[in-house]
Amino acid sequence: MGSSSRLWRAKQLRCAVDVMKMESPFSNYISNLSPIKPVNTAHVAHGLLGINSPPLVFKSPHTASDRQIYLLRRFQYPQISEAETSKIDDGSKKAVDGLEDMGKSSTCLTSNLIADAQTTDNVNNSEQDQPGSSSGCVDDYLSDPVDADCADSVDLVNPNVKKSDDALQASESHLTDLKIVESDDINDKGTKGEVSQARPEQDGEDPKEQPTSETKMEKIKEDGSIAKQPSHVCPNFGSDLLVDHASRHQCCTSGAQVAHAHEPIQLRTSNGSEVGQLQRGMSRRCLQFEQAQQETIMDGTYSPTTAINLFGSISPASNTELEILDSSQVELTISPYKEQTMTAMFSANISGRYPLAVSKPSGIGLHLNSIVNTLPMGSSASKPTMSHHLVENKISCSKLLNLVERVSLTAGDRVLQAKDSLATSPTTSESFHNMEFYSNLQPQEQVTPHNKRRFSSGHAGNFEKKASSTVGDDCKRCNCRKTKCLKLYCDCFAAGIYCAGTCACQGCFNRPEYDDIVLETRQQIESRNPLAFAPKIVQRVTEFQAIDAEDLGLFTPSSGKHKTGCNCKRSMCVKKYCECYQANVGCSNACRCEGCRNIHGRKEEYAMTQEIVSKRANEENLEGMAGEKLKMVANNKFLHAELYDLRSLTPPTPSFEYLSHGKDTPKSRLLPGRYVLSSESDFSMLPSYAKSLSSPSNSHGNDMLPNTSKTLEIAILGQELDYNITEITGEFSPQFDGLADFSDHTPLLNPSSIMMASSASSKTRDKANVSQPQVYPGSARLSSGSSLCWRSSPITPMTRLGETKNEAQDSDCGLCDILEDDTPELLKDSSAPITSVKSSSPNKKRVSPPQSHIQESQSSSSAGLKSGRKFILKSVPSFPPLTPCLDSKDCTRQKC
DNA sequence: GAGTTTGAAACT
DNA sequence: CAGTTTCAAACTC
Repeated sequence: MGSSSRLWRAKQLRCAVDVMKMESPFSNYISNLSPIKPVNTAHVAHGLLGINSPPLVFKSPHTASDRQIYLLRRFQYPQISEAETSKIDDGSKKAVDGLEDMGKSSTCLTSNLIADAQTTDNVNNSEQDQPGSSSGCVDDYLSDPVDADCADSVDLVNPNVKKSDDALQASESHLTDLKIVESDDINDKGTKGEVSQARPEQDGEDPKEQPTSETKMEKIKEDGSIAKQPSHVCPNFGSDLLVDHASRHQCCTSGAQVAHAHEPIQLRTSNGSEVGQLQRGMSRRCLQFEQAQQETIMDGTYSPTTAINLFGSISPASNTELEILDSSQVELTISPYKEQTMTAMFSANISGRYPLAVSKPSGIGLHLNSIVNTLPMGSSASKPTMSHHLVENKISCSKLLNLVERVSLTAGDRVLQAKDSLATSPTTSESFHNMEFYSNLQPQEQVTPHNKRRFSSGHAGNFEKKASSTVGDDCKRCNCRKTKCLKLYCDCFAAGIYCAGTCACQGCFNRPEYDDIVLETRQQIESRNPLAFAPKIVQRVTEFQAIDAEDLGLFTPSSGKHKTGCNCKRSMCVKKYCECYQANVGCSNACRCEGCRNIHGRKEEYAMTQEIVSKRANEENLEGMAGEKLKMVANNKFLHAELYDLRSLTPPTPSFEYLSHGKDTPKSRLLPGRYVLSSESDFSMLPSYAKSLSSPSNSHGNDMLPNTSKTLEIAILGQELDYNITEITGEFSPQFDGLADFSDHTPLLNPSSIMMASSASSKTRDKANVSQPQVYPGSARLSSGSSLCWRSSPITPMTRLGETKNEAQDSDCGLCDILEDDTPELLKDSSAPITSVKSSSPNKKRVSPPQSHIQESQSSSSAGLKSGRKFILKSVPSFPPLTPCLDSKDCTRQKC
């Protein structure tokens, strides 16, 4: 933020520019691309802005391998591109509305970027010239970049350049991969009919789309022959994988920009050719995304710098910069779509700070709202991963998305992001792990049958369906007949995913061609119920556990909870009709079910557990600590209640969350006692979520467990956590300064991230499977929660967050299920470093909330943060560790 | 695969 | 906010 940071950025930019100039390939490409650049820049700018494209949220899983990837990538990009596009397109994009706030922060960037882009347009290599201006813009966003190598820094010069650079890096490292992907995409697109098929129908069906697309096209044209360029470029991309990365990026970016509207536009332009163009666009996007993903992935392996670059290059060195970024990110987070960007941004930031953290933008955001919470049983857990994987595998992201969505609406995107994040997650190794993990999960997902709906909406469930359906590509998704897939009845829509060819829906409007409609509808739904797309499942952690976990390193099991509860009357909560059951979470007080027999936890049990916990907390408090701490502890109930509220509050949707932040903050702050708890809660939240309920049989035990003191339900929302953290830091420990920073970053943290973490866990016991990275739409939010998540262990998104060390293991399965995916990326990023730190709990229990991660990360070592936590913990009476957690943890570990 | 059941989503 | 209707998934046969 400070001038120094800017100066530094400027220097870096200059260096980068110089490098660019020096580097013939890049410069050449750039110069070649120059025409395109403008567009790209614009897109890039958007992406950088983080504003992102709302549309991203919906991606058709079906589009499947191609599209999914594309979409996923797109999400990442979209964040940027969308922002630009939104600006460019104006109101065309809904995201803008949500993003308005974000837009403020991003605006500067965008404007700057745009300016840069323009300049670039004028001057092919003008990038160099622009450095100054760009630097200015970039600085805002890209403070980070500094860290990046000079070459990387070049990216900073132009957002476009950055992207390109990232792409370059990624491509360099993974050129082959990219090529392959591109080729695949192309082939798929070319051969595939899903998109084309759907389109024709859609075209006929929806008049709206055309107009919108047309408008978009016009807008684009106005901007400058962008449309043309993209097409040119794209083709090149498609055919020429070898094309410079930069060019690719640009193309991609341009394509991505267009993407929102683009695809539709192209289609409209000319059916046959349009489709191809769209496909190209998709491919482009895919490429971009892929690149991004690769980059993200690579980031870990290759260099943090790339990640940094992607994000706008966050320099670890400059905290101030990071902060800025965070703020920007926060803004970005507002829009669900932006989540991806946000996550990316965040991750970047984190990565910047922490070498380990991978920047990656997660493409998939887990909107999820849906995220998956759960993952339940078996399959569900894997969903999140699926999203990523799915994309690749064709498995529909829907489930993941759904889960994510519910968590964060833009699940689709988020999911993708989550994947990305997962992939990228903290360390390269992690990223790889994630990759593997995903790959592993994919199969699982495929295996997983369907849990569809409920969950999906809820999170995992949807994914499961999709995934299951997709299995093999066959993911069945929705079968909507009357709703046109524009209502929450539609799992795909609910998950923020586009319907794919696998869907049996009739008159489907939930397709890329109808982005406008989809977004509009989405907005309408959200206007009625902001949390409509939020993840339905929230983690709940036992205070006791949390506390212990921190102190002891133990982990308490956390459980997922259905935010609104079920209303089962005949299914006894033992069938998938029950969303709780479907999500592999136990019923809670929020449920109005009759004759509950939920194997994951009965409603009655839940209540009892809470009581017990609260009692214990009180007792311990009395015994142990005095003064405020005691009070705080005593307030465990408070905490619970609050947390609960928070949870409820936490919106899945990014935008939502973001909004909620403001709302939440007060609440979180409300609890003084919370702080202590909150800190714990934060930790616990992430981890706990994962599991508590997750284990079916155990879940009960977990909740009920003697250990379980209180089950704090943690809202997935990272915000809450963040706030809590911040407060804590402020009050309790100076050490928390880091936390404070973190808190600043917190916005990044997403509940989703938490979700992610949690998701991982459940399976072991349950059937679940495991690791499902849940992607939540919210992930994009990057709220503190996400940050936490980052810290969390990479393995499972969910676990990562909370688990990182102990947590991951502990709650994992359950948590994983519950958790959302999106955040995972971010979390991963952040978490990676942290995670290493966190592995504190021997038992695996842990749960340290994200905070710990944060602390660690900040302090680089756990010391600072830990101390902070310890502080809190001390204040709070330590509760006996919950054994159940251990089991779960173990399970999770194994699974993980 | 058709029909029924179920509970969430949507509507009033 | 409560009650009713609509909807699509889950389930059964």
